[in-house]
Amino acid sequence: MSTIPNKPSLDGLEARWRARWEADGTYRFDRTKSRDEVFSIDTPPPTVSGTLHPGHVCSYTHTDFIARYQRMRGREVFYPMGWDDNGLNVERRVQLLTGTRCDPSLPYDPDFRPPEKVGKKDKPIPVSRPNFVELCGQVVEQLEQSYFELWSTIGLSVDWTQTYRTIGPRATRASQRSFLRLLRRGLAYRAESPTLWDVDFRTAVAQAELEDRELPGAYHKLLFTGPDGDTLPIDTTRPELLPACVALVAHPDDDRYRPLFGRTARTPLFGVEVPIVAHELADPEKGTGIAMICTFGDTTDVTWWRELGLPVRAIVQRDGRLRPVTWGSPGWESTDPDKAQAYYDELAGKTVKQAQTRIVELLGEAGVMEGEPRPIKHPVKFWENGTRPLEIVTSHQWFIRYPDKEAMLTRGKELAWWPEFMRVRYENWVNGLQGDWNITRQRFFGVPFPAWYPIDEDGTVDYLSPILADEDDLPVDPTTDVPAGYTEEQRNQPGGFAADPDVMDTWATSSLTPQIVTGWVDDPDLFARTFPMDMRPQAHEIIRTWLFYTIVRSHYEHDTLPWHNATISGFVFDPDRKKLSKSAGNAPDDPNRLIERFGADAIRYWAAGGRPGMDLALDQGQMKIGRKLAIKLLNASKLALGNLESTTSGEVTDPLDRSMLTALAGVVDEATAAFDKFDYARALERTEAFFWTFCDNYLELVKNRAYGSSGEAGQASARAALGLALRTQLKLFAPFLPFVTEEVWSWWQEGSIHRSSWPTGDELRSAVGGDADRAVLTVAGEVLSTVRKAKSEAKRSMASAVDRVVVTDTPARLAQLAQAEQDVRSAGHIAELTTVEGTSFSVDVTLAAEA
RNA sequence: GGGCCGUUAGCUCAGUUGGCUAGAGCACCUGCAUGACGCGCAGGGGGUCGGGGGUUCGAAUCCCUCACGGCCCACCA
Repeated sequence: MSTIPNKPSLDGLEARWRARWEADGTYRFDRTKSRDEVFSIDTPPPTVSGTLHPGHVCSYTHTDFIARYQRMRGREVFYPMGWDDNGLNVERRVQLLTGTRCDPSLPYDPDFRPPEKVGKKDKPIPVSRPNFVELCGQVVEQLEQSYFELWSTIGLSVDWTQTYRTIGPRATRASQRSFLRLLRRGLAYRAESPTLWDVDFRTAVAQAELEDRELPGAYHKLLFTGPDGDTLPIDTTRPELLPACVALVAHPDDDRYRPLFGRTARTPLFGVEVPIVAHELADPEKGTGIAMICTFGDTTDVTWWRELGLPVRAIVQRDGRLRPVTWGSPGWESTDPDKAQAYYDELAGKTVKQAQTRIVELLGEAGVMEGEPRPIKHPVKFWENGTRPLEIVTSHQWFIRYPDKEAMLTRGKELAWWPEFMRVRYENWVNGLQGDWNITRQRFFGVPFPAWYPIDEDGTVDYLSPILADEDDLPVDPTTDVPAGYTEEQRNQPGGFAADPDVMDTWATSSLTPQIVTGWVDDPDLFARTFPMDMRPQAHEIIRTWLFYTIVRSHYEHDTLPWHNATISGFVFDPDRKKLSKSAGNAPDDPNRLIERFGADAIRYWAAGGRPGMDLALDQGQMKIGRKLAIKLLNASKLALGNLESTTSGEVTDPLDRSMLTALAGVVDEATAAFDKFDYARALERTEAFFWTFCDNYLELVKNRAYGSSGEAGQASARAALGLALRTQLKLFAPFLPFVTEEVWSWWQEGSIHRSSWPTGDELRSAVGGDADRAVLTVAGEVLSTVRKAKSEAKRSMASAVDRVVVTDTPARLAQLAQAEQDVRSAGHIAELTTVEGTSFSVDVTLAAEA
């Protein structure tokens, strides 16, 4: 307990209380509690590659509202925090910050230090993979620290002893273990297959990370030679892929082409005989109604290739350039191999873009292109972080099979979604799934696959016969660890072994966050107390990735949902209704600056206005209101506790006091019901509305009686009611305004308010001996209000005297008024209050003559 | 092209299963030194509830339709 300051202030509350909570272990998880006493949260690990902006603050705060509520409800909250340091974004950030670039062919240099300053135009310094991974670790640690500072200042009640990295040893162990188990069950496999490929980052990309961008392109009308020697025009936007053409396709019902199905056509320039086939994905309306299938121009090509059993004639390599080809060799048959070779030599080694320019010239010169290219705009697939269109290359990749759609849809129905309509996004995604989940990334900084490949005596690596690590040896790094039965000397030698060079896709690891945080296999005791988890908070745009994949993994590993509830947050928009940019940096909306200016509680108040799943405008006006609310709490508390000496013991007997507490009991019930449905916004709204009328009406009405103006009995009742009301309201506000409520709590109560029990309506009702008449306070407030209006219109002070007030109303309401008459007269400075029975409410006010 | 969400005062938003005269805060205007707070208090003006149809005694609320904004998904010829 501490004394009440003369002039209470919000300044410094964040620093003081976050240090105190840390020292006292206020939010430390007590792992002796059983599963039914625990509320466990699968916190989204923020990616440390960027900057935190108000959108992050908003959604993480939403989770904290729930965590604090559940803690006060008596649940032991398991609330960890992870750092997502996995993935290409971190790699890119590290490249920029350190001015380096990973070159896996280089040896480790233990003395390497990155340059002090990195200019934008400096050439990146090539470093070895171990060096680069080291740098990633250092950069990530700095970023984690700045994230921790912000989360702590904004008041997240995270247990900071429960942190993890998505690329740390625990996460690596869990990811590799799950991978090995899936492999053993045939649910994961290795295959060579067409893969979406980013040529700049030289890595495979999963379906979930694609985005369409509208790009200018052009139709080129290529003249094929039909089966009977006639001309067969084909429209294409990718003429450079002509050498990779393996078939022509038209719709089965298209009468124009039906006679040609089963026969062959000859490609221009290269003279390749390709079959003419039918498939219903061919659109008679597009181009000439017959399309060329290339390996591979787009995902439709992949579908056609797979479903029609076509051969592969791949020409685009991983660097985005056309590879050398020997025409006339198997698979590259031509009616005129020398001519084909001559043309192709003009293209080999060029990028697809350069090759396109050149082949258009060649086609024109040969007279096998009709007219000029016709410009169009069309959507092109990009990796969401990439800068050039994706290509499709064939390569060796690890895949996880998707469970069947029905099973996934059933899981989606078992899960409680907040808000409910977000389930539809999940269902849309499940229904649109294609192929399997490629979990391979050709990068350096990530979770490696626990696998090696045998090298035969000729030095050929057998990429389809992996040597797998033993589960007990995890985590392993195949580039430094050696498989059983081999020695380090045999690495990359004929008859030896080669390490799997790739790392897992980010989602392959982060889809295991529930297993990682709850100690799956590694800590069975913790696991039993926390899994399946209670709540997964996350953003809606990663339903198709994080949420979906996490369900897949848990479905496979545990045959259960990973959590019972998914709470989906909306976006934060800037005042112009545009989505916040990710690179907020030192912008005016930098969260740290907002906290300095308004206080953490005020920022949290603003965030609470974003209802579950709804978008929220970044609005400093709301932050200002939050700040006012926090200040009001300080001042009202100072009045109730300091001046009026309220207490939580003693009997509440006065009808006005009982009326107020009964109304508050209703608010408690509503707030509790709202919180149980994860609707923190409604809980705050009800609490706040009550609090302001409590200040404006009840406090004014009761003030003089509490000072002792009408005797000891009335004073005792007032003090007890004030104490109960204050304690209850502080608790209702505590999840939202943890700093100011804790401050006030410390003036008169022991312990932390955040470990106190959530109030119930029943405890208030029993304190006033059952339900009292709420209308006593309402009627008294209305009469007081009309008196104020009269004073205001007469431009008098609220303290000015009133000679007489005549209230006309129904007998019932007059009876209610009578129970608070003393308080109404005292608050309004009314000399004489008389009543007249009538049918409707009216008040006649006679102000005293001006002095 | 399909789906989801939204559209209520100048701004940000409430408005539970249809029901008294549609609410709050901010902003604006007019006042007020009152034994907590001037970062306060009291009062005031301001809305054809996106448009159009329908159901109903009664619709911001239910149904249909259109428009606009945002998001998600979709086979790039």
